[in-house]
Amino acid sequence: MLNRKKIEAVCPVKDIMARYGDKWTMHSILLLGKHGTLRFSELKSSIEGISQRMLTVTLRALQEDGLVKRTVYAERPPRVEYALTPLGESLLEQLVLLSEWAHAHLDEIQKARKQFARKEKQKI
Amino acid sequence: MLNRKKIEAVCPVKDIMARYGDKWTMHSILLLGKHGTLRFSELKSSIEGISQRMLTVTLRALQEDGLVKRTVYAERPPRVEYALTPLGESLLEQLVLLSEWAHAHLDEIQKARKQFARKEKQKI
DNA sequence: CTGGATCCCCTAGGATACTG
DNA sequence: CAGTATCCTAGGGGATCCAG
Repeated sequence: MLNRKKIEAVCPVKDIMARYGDKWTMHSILLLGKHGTLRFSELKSSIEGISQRMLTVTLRALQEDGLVKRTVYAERPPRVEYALTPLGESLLEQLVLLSEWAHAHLDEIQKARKQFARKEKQKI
Repeated sequence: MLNRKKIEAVCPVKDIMARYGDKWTMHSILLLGKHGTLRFSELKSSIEGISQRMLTVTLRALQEDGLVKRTVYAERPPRVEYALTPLGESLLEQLVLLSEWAHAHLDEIQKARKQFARKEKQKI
């Protein structure tokens, strides 16, 4: 059993998950972590299915929280680059851990799903 | 800089976050982790604002993935108890880590938000 | 190229009423 | 008590057009 005291103070996770657990934020952080620096258009084409608007919204939120740094170059046509800040990288590390958990237990989860499906079928 | 190779294989996080990062799943896992075993009605009253329907849906998804165990007692009135499985507890451990990250960087994030707000104000 | 502004649809999820 | 079934609304997010 896990240390109970630690769980007491766990409430901020909810905020974190609510803030970064949406449809696109993950993709963005992971991509930026992987490539270091990316332009708006590079992100847009890398994140399959994202709309212009949502990429803007997502990046703005990350920038607002200080997880992503936005750099504008005064050129024609304009160039804007995004990169993780140290703070963003530290979150990325946690996400990698979470990802390792996912990898380690993916099979187990899928097996559970199949078994659950079988049980449901029996009932009917 | 973070180890790039690890990030390559990070995709499952997106699924995990998409699956467990919704409005109520966190609350449920954390509560079950904290109390060990809870009845449906206990969960409902503990998770402020959750509707009957969403608690059912949430618990069913967790049960389906093998993160939560559902036990029905043949009594009148009926009693149903929920508890984390070992798999569920292992996810909880990751969430606790994530929570510790949140705690550690909450101030930093809020400071970044305020600074961002000031900059926006200047523009206008 | 990078985004801001608008319109609009779709679905997550709340409220309510009903069963075992 | 522990759900299921229906109905219905708010807002997330897509499509499109415009601007610097």
